[in-house]
Amino acid sequence: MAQRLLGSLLVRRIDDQEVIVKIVETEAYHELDAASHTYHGKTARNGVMYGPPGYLYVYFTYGMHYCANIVCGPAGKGSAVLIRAVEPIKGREIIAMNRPENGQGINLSNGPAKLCQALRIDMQLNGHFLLDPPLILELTSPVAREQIIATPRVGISKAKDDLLRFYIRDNIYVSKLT
DNA sequence: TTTAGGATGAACT
DNA sequence: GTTCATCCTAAAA
Repeated sequence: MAQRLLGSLLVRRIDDQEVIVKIVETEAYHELDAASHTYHGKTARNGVMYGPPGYLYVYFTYGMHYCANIVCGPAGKGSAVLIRAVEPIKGREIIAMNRPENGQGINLSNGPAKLCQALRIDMQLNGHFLLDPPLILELTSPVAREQIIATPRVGISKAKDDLLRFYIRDNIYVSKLT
């Protein structure tokens, strides 16, 4: 699913305006994965990951950042896909307003916490169902396999070698080229 | 161009 | 007390 979600769209309603972004980078986290929040079992924080797919899992980290995941596995499984970078498609001005100090170019949304700030995603949207407004996931046709690059994940200290990060080749909004 | 450190709070040992 | 699915700035190379 992490690969399948590449190229798909997130449609966000902010102040009665429509903002659309394309997912260009993802990471997969599963239950038997030492780097996953669910590795040590279910807690209050990661509960959404154990629910049915199609819901948003948001967590707060480093004392100041939010990151957003899409729950993908079946209910009870504790797996999700982290959205690491998106490309603005529509409503770039709204996104720039949400990132006042750093509102230029690729810096608008080329990182997991940056895109949350850009789309105003915080704990209020934790557990949100992604077929409902104000945040909707629109699956597009899959990106061709040759256009998908697989690499180790970013910023983790466990399960370092697993190739569970995926991004769209040549897209400038990818957080870190490798 | 690359690296180092600070911000800041929740979860975990 | 330590770690953490990060970001930003400033300093060093």
